[in-house]
Amino acid sequence: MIQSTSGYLADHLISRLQHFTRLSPEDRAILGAVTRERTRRFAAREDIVREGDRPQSINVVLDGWACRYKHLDDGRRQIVAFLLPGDLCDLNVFVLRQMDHSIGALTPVVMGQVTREAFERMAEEHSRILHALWWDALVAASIQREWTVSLGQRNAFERMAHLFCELFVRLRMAGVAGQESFPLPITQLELSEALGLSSVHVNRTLREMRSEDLVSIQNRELVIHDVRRLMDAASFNPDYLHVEREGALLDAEE
Amino acid sequence: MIQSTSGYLADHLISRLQHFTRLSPEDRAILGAVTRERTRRFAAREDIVREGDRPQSINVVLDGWACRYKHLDDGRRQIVAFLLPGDLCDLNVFVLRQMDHSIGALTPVVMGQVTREAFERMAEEHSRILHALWWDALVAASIQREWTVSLGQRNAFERMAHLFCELFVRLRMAGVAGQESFPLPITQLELSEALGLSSVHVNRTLREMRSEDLVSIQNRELVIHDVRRLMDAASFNPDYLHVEREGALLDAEE
DNA sequence: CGTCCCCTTGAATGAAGTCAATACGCGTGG
DNA sequence: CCACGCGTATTGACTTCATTCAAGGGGACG
Repeated sequence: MIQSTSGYLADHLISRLQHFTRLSPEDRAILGAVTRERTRRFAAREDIVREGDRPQSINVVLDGWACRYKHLDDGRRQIVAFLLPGDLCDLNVFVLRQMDHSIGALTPVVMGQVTREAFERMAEEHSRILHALWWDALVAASIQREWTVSLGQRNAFERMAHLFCELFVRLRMAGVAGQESFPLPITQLELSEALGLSSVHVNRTLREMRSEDLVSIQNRELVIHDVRRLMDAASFNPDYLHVEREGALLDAEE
Repeated sequence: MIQSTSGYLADHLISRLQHFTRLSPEDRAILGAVTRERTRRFAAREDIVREGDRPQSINVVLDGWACRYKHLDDGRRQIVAFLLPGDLCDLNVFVLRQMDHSIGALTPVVMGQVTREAFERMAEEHSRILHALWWDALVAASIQREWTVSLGQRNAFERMAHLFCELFVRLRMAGVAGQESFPLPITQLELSEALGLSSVHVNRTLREMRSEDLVSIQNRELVIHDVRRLMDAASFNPDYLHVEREGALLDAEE
């Protein structure tokens, strides 16, 4: 892990939050500054926070993909959440004594680190930002519930289709997806650990989706051949992502 | 649903929170008063909040069991969380425009209703309470992650054993469980909807656990024949429930 | 050029689901 | 008080979805 203060990264967090509320130029400047004041870089597969750690600051994914995961005794691993560019890890971790799960980098990752003090100052002075961050936290909880539904009720095909839809919407909000494709910089094994499937079955399901001309993977990008049919296959209802500003989903990328 | 102001119920919420922090007698009095100021009763199977509703207040389960659930188009249902006596539903729902899931009563339920204003006043004047409520919310999120792990990685047997361990600890915290048993006032179908299994398979798994002399169900109570072996079978690690005060789990019931 | 991942596919196995029939309780009303 | 009916629990037989095992192929990188 390398300390750093450099970098001009597109602000995915701001892009995401604006799908919920309009932020003033000042809000945006402050949020950008606070999240970049202290940044850290991680290599792919490196752990960013480990189960049992005592968290000391709030992390923001400035670039790259990370995940929350838990290991079982015998080595099985479940990825319980993807942390995408602009995602925020736990506003209130300070309350708990120790982490109940780990956070690991899936790709090279740039993390912004916000101290408790900086966060509290910003929260106090800029209620619109705080409100938007609350929205973000509640959406994260909602996503966690939807994953529970997926794992509990959907079969491999529906589950994978649903995840792709979710990633598509979330990455578009972050300003990181194309009109009908998005970067998918993870292995099939990692995908399988998120979907609760074996990697072999992920591979087969992917083949099936390709043969139905729904999606395909081309140099670490997921290409969606027919968004409508993909969403139908997953019975995807984006309400749980709470994109609440009128027309926010259609906004031009910023 | 019947309006009511009556009732002298054991305060499960306070009992739960004290496993995290000590509350002063004044804290306890206030919390008790605020959550009982307005109560509502629901029949078993009645919906308390419905997907799409705009939430207007914070609910506290004063008595009975409820659940969060989501329906799929074709009628499949996933219970994503159990709401047990003393459980609290979403401190910050006001931020979101609409509910992304429903809350339904599993048994007859008494709900306390806390208005936004009452909550904010209490939060402002009693920071220890607020802190404890944050702990509660973060534990709820942690439980949701653990369910994701269960559904993704554990087989039927482990998953059920794990759920029983979780319920046992949570109900003990609420002061509602015995030394080696707890009330389980739900049907096998409802259990199956939480575990992501068919009700037939739940029945078989239950039989298997009975034949191994781990647990049995006797008039709506789950009797644990050997707590240690049950926890082993589930590889149960209670850390994710963040019972953080020293010895809190061993406290006499209040 | 070899090694290490990762992806891909087939064949055999296994866990959980579906279908269907029966049994059990419990409350209601005759 | 008993009979009926309905929801729930139980069990067997069969099916299906997903896993495991195993082997081969491809690309990146030292």
